Amino acid sequence: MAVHDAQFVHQECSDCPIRHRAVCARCDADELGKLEQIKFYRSYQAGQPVIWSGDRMDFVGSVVTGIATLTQTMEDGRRQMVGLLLPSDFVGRPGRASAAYDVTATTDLVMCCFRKKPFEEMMLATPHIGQRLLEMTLDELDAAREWMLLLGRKTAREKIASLLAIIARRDAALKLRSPKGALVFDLPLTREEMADYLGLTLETVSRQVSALKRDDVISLEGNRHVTVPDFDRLLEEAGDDNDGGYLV
Amino acid sequence: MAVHDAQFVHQECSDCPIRHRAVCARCDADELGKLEQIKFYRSYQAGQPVIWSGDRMDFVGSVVTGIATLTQTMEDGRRQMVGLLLPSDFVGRPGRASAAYDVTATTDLVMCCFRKKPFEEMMLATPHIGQRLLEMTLDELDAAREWMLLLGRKTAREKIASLLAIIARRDAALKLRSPKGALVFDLPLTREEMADYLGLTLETVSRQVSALKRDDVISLEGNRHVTVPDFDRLLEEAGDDNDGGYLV
DNA sequence: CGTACGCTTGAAAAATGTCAAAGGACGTGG
DNA sequence: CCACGTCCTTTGACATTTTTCAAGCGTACG
Repeated sequence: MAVHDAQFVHQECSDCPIRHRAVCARCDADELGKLEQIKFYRSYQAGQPVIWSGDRMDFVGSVVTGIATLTQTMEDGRRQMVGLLLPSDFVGRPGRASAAYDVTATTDLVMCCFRKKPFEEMMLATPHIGQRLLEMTLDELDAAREWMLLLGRKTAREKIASLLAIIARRDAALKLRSPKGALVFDLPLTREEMADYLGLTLETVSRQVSALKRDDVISLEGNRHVTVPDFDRLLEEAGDDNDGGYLV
Repeated sequence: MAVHDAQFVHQECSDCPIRHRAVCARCDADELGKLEQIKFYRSYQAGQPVIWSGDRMDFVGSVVTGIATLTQTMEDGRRQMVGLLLPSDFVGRPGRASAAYDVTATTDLVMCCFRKKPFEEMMLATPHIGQRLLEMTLDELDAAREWMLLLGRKTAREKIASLLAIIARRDAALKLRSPKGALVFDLPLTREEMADYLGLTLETVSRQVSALKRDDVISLEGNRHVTVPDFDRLLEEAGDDNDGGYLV
């Protein structure tokens, strides 16, 4: 299978699906033109690594399509996912030489990349980029803190429900609907990846998914295809007080 | 006791103890002068709230001296600390009307504040501020992700050792020493606050502190004064592979 | 057809939480 | 200076949750 996805090899920024959410969102036509000159696309197959923690990182970029994960691993192999990267999310840190986390494509993935040096120079010359990146980073920080509450204080059942709610919400946003009433979506993660995200074992994830199914909070067709008959019920199970939460 | 600490009511920026680490770190003399015109100091006694989640927030600012915490609370009272704010750390989010977390002074606290509106205007006019804030926010995001690993995957004992290591490291940095060999410091948190930070109960915290004491990883004088005879041993107990970690 | 992979389920073990009691430090007022 | 009360902490016994280890199921794919 080709590493390059022809559809994106010469994408125009103006037609880009993440034009208004990514790090370039605030750029005007002129600024976009400059970005266009230094950008390039990379594609990864599902399961492939994008970068390993500690590796030199000479590019930064945005997820255009697909999903990637950010994970940390301890010496003895314990793993914790610390980020789920969706279209428009930014990868890499300007000013840092090497990657701090493992980045892996969990679905087929297309990234819009910039070599780090030119991008950093453009950041200094183009405040709109830094402003947008700040905004996105603050959003990610909020999401990380929301996740800290989940990891530190929620029960296994609440964790599963929370993850399903986040995925459902994002999926609804992608379809430009508000998450109300009945929802149907596909899980982008295996049970093991869910476990790594939630700080659980895959067995506990499996058991709690079964329990939510038994209690009619969700129903499943196959292992990935989820139906949520009542989104509010799911939110109750998640233990979230504010339903207008942050996206990941 | 007076709410205002006279020492800081009319501090010159050039003499400020956090001048080179706070959000103003990159500002030149001219920019600093403008900031100086819109700043004001606020003091809080230990235990006082700085702001409640959901409250309107009409200022942002930096911790000058003392320690504050950021916490989230669930409807049923479960609490998770999501940030420990040390001198130079920034509080508040430009562009957001209300606070997302409870902020509490755990020690006597002095903050250097700016009304939100003028600060936001200055951010647009003064790239150095936004640049520094981006850098600080990226650091916080890294710290949050490090904490996600702790919350999701570490044992109670490792959690305690990690927290002690972080505090020891910060304390050493404050005294301009590198954390090596034997260290002595004071815990700025109660057992309950430690529990809220670590996603544990206060009883488990107490038991694990006792266990580390029994195993000579630390020794205590009173409940707060800690001696670490061997910092590397503490790091082993923390399960950290990389000892050159991030500060909180 | 068989193998591999992801998933589910059960039983037992381990870690952590809950409830309860009591010890110790510290500040206040007598 | 002492007595008292409050708050923080420790410890024990027991309950609960989650993990660990093990076995088996189902589907996709060679």
